[in-house]
Amino acid sequence: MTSDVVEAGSTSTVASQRIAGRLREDILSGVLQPGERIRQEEVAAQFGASRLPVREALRILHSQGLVQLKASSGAWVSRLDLAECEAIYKMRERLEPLALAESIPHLDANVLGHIDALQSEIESNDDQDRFLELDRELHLLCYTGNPISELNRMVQRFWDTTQSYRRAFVRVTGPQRMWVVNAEHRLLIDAIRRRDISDGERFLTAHIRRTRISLALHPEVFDVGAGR
Amino acid sequence: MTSDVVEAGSTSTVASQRIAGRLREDILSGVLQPGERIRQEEVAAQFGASRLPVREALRILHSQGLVQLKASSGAWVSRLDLAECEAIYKMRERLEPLALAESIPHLDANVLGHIDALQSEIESNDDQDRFLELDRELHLLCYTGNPISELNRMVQRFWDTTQSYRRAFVRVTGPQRMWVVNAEHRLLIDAIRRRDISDGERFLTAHIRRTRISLALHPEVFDVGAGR
DNA sequence: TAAGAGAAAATTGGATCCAATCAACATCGA
DNA sequence: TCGATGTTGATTGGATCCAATTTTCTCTTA
Repeated sequence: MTSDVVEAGSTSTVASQRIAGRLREDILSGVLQPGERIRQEEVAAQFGASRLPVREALRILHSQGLVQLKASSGAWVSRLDLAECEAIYKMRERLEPLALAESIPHLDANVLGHIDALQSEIESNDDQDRFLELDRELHLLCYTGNPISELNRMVQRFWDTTQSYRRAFVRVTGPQRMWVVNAEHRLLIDAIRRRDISDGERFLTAHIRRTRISLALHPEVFDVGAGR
Repeated sequence: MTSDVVEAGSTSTVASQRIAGRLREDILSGVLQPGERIRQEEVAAQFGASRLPVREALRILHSQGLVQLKASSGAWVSRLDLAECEAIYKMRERLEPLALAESIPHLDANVLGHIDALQSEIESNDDQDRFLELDRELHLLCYTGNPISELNRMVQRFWDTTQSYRRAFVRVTGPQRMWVVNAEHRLLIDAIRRRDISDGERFLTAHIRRTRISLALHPEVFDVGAGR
């Protein structure tokens, strides 16, 4: 399964990868909610396949942290409590600056332009779901120059597993204090343009850390959607 | 698969986990070498099971980074080149200090004593394979207080995937400059005893970083064992 | 009414068989 | 002699069936 990273997964010729890709989209888009049970047979019927590729798809998703498996029992969309989510943010605070540092020397003018465009759209945007997409795209775009593919996978995994909760968070907070996000983004982008790795790391760490602290002010985001 | 972390794997009642656990041991101990191909049928015969649990075991190992899968083609014990190994060390430099910081407040006298004992044994030891075991145990023991299980899994994964190359490295270098390792360990342990998180992080980062740089002086460690 | 034990239904784990794909080898041609 | 191409063998991916476990529902009892 080298390729389940290369090609998004949804178009793969291998059934298990295709199924994993589609389930992943459903989880990230919120169609499947955290805590929701995933029954092999249901998914198999939905895709017109047997349960076998579904089982492998569930393992793929488990390895991406999107699904929890319990032996001889079943699969559930991964849930996080506040402590687990804060832990992920703490890991992001350590790893994403490295991804940025490794990326900055390889970013070309094209990407830099794209990053600017995204930030401009964030500033003029007022749809919450759209913000979620744009913010994710902006951050991940900053790391596209990073040649350490393993690191990129880990970062993407962090974003994937927290996606539902970021969505819930922006719905709770609304557009308040967006100026802080924009200021942090602008400082980060400027550091990247100047190829200033130290400043880049600093602003990025601060941005993630502040978000983690804001998140902890809204524990209701983690109130149940379905039984564990 | 919650349990493949809880119980080591080798004693699990679920065949796929049991097989994965045994294969993992074989990889870590060097019975299976990096680059070596793993044929489903061979493993199935070896364990008296069908190929199905072997397939799932391979997926488990893949998610732990110990095995590379190629669609409709096969499985190989993961190989690293120097650049990939250096990348893992760079990630360790960022993440393990966090694991240490989260661990230090929860370490009790028992663990501290065990850590000291391990370091003493390292200093009086002169067997290379034994050093490998002791060093690994010492470092991982420093993180046992860390409540972020996801982080512990990532750290263990780093150690697992680089194990073969650490073995090759100590065989190449021999016991030279062991005093540096011992000094770093002693400073790290002292910081932990003082519950000094800043110093602990600092010495740990330096230790990993210096090892990474030493490693890069011996690229021959990564010369082939089997075709990719 | 709530809690616990037991039985039935639902769901997962594993074995066997078949199809599709890949890799290596041999053959052919330049 | 080297490279390209076709064919055959080996190996993986998927479907179906069966066994084992878990979950859930019901019935009993405090």
